[in-house]
Amino acid sequence: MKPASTPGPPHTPSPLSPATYPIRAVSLMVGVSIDTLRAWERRYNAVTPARDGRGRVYSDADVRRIRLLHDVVEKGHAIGRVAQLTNDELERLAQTPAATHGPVSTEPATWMSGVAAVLAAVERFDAAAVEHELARAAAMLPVSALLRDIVVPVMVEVGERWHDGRAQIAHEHLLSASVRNVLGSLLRLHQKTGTREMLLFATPSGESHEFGALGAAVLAASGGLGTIYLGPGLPASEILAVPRVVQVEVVVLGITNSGDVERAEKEVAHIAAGLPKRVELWLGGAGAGRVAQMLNGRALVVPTYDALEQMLLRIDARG
Amino acid sequence: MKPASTPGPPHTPSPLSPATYPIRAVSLMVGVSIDTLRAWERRYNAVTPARDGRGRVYSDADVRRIRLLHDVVEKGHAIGRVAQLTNDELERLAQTPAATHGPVSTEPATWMSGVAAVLAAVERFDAAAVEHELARAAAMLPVSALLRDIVVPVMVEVGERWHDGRAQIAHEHLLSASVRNVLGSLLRLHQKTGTREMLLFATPSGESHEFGALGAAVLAASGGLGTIYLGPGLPASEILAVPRVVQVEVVVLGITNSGDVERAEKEVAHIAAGLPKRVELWLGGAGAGRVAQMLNGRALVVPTYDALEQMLLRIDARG
DNA sequence: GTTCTCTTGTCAATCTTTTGTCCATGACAT
DNA sequence: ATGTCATGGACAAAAGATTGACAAGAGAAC
Repeated sequence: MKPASTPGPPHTPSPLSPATYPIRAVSLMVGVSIDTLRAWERRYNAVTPARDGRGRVYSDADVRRIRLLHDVVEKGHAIGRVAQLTNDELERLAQTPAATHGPVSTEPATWMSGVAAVLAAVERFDAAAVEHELARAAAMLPVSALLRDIVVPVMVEVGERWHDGRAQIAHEHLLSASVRNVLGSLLRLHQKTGTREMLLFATPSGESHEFGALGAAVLAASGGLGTIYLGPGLPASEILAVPRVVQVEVVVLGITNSGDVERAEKEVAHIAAGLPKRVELWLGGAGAGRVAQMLNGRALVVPTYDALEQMLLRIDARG
Repeated sequence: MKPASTPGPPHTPSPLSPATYPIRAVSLMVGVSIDTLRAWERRYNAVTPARDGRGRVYSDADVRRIRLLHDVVEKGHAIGRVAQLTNDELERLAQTPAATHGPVSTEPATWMSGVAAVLAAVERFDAAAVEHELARAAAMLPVSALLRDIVVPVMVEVGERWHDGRAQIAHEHLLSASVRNVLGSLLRLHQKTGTREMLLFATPSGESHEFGALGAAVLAASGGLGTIYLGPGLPASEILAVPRVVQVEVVVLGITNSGDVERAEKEVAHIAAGLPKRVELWLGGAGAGRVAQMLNGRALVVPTYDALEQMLLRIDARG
C-alpha cells in the first residue's frame, strides 16, 4: 500500500516538521501582495525566507512575522520604520489599540457573514443585492435581531468607512435608501389598524437621521403595537398636533449628534413642553442622553434596541 | 454520517466497499482535468492508482488524496513541491486558514452555541425556539456553514441520543420538521427563475431521509444555480420524466442506508439507465458509495457538503 | 497653508522554470 | 466505427526572480 491513509509504522508522522510555504501561499494567507512581499524583503530585509532552487521558502515563523508586520502597517505604522523590529516589539505595537475599535469589535465574528454580504454589495453599488441581502436577513430574523445585528452594524461600518475615506457618500446613500426601503416595507407588513395603544415616531427638525426612529417604529409594529410613523424633520407643532386628534401613549423621537443640533434641541424642548402630561416622551439615538438631561426628567432615554423592546413590552402589557 | 470532518477511516470503508472510479469520474468529482491528473502522476508520482486492463482505477483513498492536493494547490502551493508529501502533511497545509482580515469568523465557539441552543430547544419540545434558533443561524452563516456546522451536527446528535435512549422519536420528528421548514424557506428565498443550468434534487422511492437532498438543493440555490427540488420518495419514472421537459444538467439523489435499501437501489439503477448520457448523476449520503459502485462509474459520489460546493462551482462555471 | 522630499505600493521588462493543456498515435472494448 | 484511455512529445500560459521606474501619500520644511 501507499502512504495513503495507513497508519505509517515507524515513519516520522512529522509532529514537528516545519511547514513551508511558497510566496503565493503566503500572499494568500496574509493578504499582502506578492510584489509587496518582495519589496519588503528587497528594501528592508523585513523577512529573510530561505531559498531552495525554486524560489523563496517561507517558514511558519516567517509567516507569523509577516502577519505581524501586516497588522502593524495596517494600524498606520510605516513599513520602513518597523521592518527591523523584533517580533516582540511588533507584537506590542500590534496590540496597541490605534483607533477607536471600541464598541463593535468585541463580538463581530458572530454575524459577520450577513453583515459582510451587505457590505460587499454596498461596496460594488449593487442596490438590488443590498436589498436582497437585507430582505434575506429580515425574513430570517426577528426585527430586534435584524436591527441590532445587521442594520446598525452595517450603517456604523459604512459610516466609519466614509469617515476614513474608504467609502464615498454615494455608498452611504445607497445603503440608506435600501435600509429605508426594507424597513419601510417591514413597517407596512406589520402595521396594525385598530389598536388602542398608539405610539408616535418621528425625528425633529434639525435632525437628519431617520433610521433610529424608523427602526423603532418597525420594532413596535412587529410587537403588535399601533404605530404612527411621521418620518424625519418634522416641526414640533406638527408633532404636537397629532395627540390632540388620536389617542397617543408615547412619542418616540430619534436624536443623533449630527445635523443642526441646536435647532433639534429647541424643537424637542418645545415638544416636551407642549405634550400632555399623560403622554410619555422617549428619546433614542446618540444624542438622546444629552437632550434628556436638558429636559429634567420629562423624557425617558432609550439606549438600545434591546432596551426599547423591554419598554415596548411594558406598554403592550398595559393595554 | 459525519464524514465531513473525519478523514480517518473508523467507519465502514474496509469490509465491503472499496469503491473504485475511472479517471473521468475522478476528474469530475474533484475538479481537476484528466490531463492534469495524468501529468501529476507522470511527472511527480503524486498518486499511483491501480490499473486493470482498461486503465487507471482510483480508490477512495486516491480520490481523497487528490482532493487534498487540489485544495493545497489552490491555496498557493506548487504541485511540484507538495506532490510527495504524506496525506497528514497535506492535511496540515490544507487546514491553514486563509486570509483572515479581522478576527477569525468561524470560530467553533461561534456556532457551538448555535448547536447547543437548538439541542436545548429540541429537548424541551419548544418548536418555536428550534425554528427561531435555526433561522438565526441561517441568517448569520453562509449556507454551507449552516449545513456543515449546525444542521448536520444537530441531527447527528439527536439521532445518537435516540439510539442511546436519551431521546425519543418525537424529538427527532420535531427537529426534522423544523429543519425542513427552515431549509424550505431558505430554498424559496434563494430560488431563481430564469437560469440555464438546472439541477434536479430528489430522494428515490424506498429512501426515507430527504435532508441530504434538500440541503444540497439549498446549497445549489444559494450559489445562484437553478434548482428543482422534487422531495423524497419519488419513483424513478417520475424523476426521468423531468429531463424530457426541462433542460437538466445534473440529477442529485440522496441515498442513506436506512429505509427500504434494496428498493432504493433498484430505483437508482433504473434512473441511471434511463437518464440521457449528457445528464450527470450525483449521489450523496451514507449509501452513495455503495450504490455508485453498483453503477459502474455512471454516477459521481458527493462525499461531503464541501465537496458538493466544489462540484457546484464547476457546474456554475460551465454556464 | 503650500511646497518639496522621501517613502512605498504597484507595474513593466526580461528571463528561467514549472505546469496545464493539446496533439498524434495506438490499444481496446462496445 | 466510435468512444475512451494511455503514452510521450510539444507548446503556451503561469509563476518565480530581478531590476528599474513611476505615482500617490506621508512627512518635513517653509
